[in-house]
Amino acid sequence: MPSTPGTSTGRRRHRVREEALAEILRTGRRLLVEEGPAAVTLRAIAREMNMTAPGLYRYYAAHRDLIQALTSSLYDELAATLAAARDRHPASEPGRQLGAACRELRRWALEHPQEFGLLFAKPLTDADTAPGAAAHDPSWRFGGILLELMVQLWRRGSIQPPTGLDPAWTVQLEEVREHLDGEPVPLEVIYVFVSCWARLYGAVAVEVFGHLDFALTDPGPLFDHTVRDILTTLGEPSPGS
Amino acid sequence: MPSTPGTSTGRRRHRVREEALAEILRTGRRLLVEEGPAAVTLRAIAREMNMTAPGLYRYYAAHRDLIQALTSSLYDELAATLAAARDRHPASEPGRQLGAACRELRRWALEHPQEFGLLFAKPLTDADTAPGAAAHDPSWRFGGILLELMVQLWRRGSIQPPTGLDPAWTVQLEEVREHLDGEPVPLEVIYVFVSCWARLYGAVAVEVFGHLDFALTDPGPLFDHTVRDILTTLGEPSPGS
DNA sequence: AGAGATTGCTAACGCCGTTAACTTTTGGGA
DNA sequence: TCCCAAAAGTTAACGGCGTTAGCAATCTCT
Repeated sequence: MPSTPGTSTGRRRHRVREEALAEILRTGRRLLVEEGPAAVTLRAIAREMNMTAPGLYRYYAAHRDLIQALTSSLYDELAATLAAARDRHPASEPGRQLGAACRELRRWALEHPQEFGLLFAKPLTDADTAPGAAAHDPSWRFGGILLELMVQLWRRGSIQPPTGLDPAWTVQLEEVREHLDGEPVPLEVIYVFVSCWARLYGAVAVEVFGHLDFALTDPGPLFDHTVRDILTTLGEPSPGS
Repeated sequence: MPSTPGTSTGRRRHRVREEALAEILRTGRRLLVEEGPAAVTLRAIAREMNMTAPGLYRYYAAHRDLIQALTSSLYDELAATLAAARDRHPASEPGRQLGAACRELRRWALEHPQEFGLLFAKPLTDADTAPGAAAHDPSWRFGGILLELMVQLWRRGSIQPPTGLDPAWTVQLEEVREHLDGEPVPLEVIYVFVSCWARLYGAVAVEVFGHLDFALTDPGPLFDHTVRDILTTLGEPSPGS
């Protein structure tokens, strides 16, 4: 067991350790960006840090854990980026805030395609993301920002909820609702949120993963149209910048 | 150089070789399905076939080529599956045909998530898919089916093309148009096609890649709604089965 | 100063893709 | 029918990978 951090020297050790952890992730990310996901290897990271691969096991129990920590930190960065974009608009205009966050998501994804791929192109990573998915899930820190904005939009907005909601959904939707603060959101509205998230994810992923390359060099206007559509669905009358 | 196929023996040799090629892909796919993409390895395939890894180099020049051949064959299977779904409806009702093809795409993706991931979760594979992308691109055999159906829909339908098309797009859109037979399709209509394809891809990918797990156990109705939306955009008044 | 935890190392194992050099099989022409 | 060249598959080996075991150094606290 490590000594409890608290004394001055103990604290310093702890900080050094955290700096090493940070340098590992920094190096791994650099390899990801410069040479692709296959290059993010224990031996390569150690080499770049003038270490040997087994030494890294003092910080991560396995290669998989290192990658997981990397994705988690990327989710944090993405969440912070989206929050910053959101805060460039007044809280009194959640529509503009959400629009800005959506566009920032696309901008970040295009600027960091490898990172986006690591986060969002995972068919069946493991069963680590159970259907319920705890609020501690790294992706939740990111997704929560969009969800909260949609809630704001609902509070002041004019979302017209769909009718005839499939009863099989209510159980899962209620679980999502529990993660939200404040007054309970109608399940129908949560359904609208999910549908909008699906559309936003698709609009970004189809572009970043190159599935529009065959047709378009600049899908920007197409994305803008999609965002306007989403905002309209959420009751925002006119598009925000 | 191999002997020119034509003699009886020559033809038989050729068929044996093609059977070996097929068995390699069959084995690779089985490994992909059963143990994930990382398990599709030359040595594992050879092991399963009672061979040694270097022997596979008689059939594929490198591991990358084998994977590429696998993805190409999967594109073919997907295209055939979509064509079959399309042909379950009369050609006089392209709306129903397209709806069936869309739903079949989702069905195939959910039934073969590993294969779908191999085909559609590739951020920056290589620059092999140039913006222009030849009609020989394996993905074109698949995408062409949806595109042709959209053209059919336009011929009889009531697509209202958008106005104010970004002039920067026309060059790329014209390239797509050249791949289509028959009378030239207006660029604005092609824009609608691309936008619908983006939405369809997103609706399938967001589900297969597990980015709706946090909320929904059965996103089927959500997907149906999206398909109806797409068909409406393409001028289909009422949803087909 | 000494005990114990922390941090890094070397050596080694089995897996991977890939190459080189070899044997074996096989098909077709003299 | 025999022979030979091409095809198909083998073993051996290289470097890189994740991972483990065991060992040395260093650092912290008493």
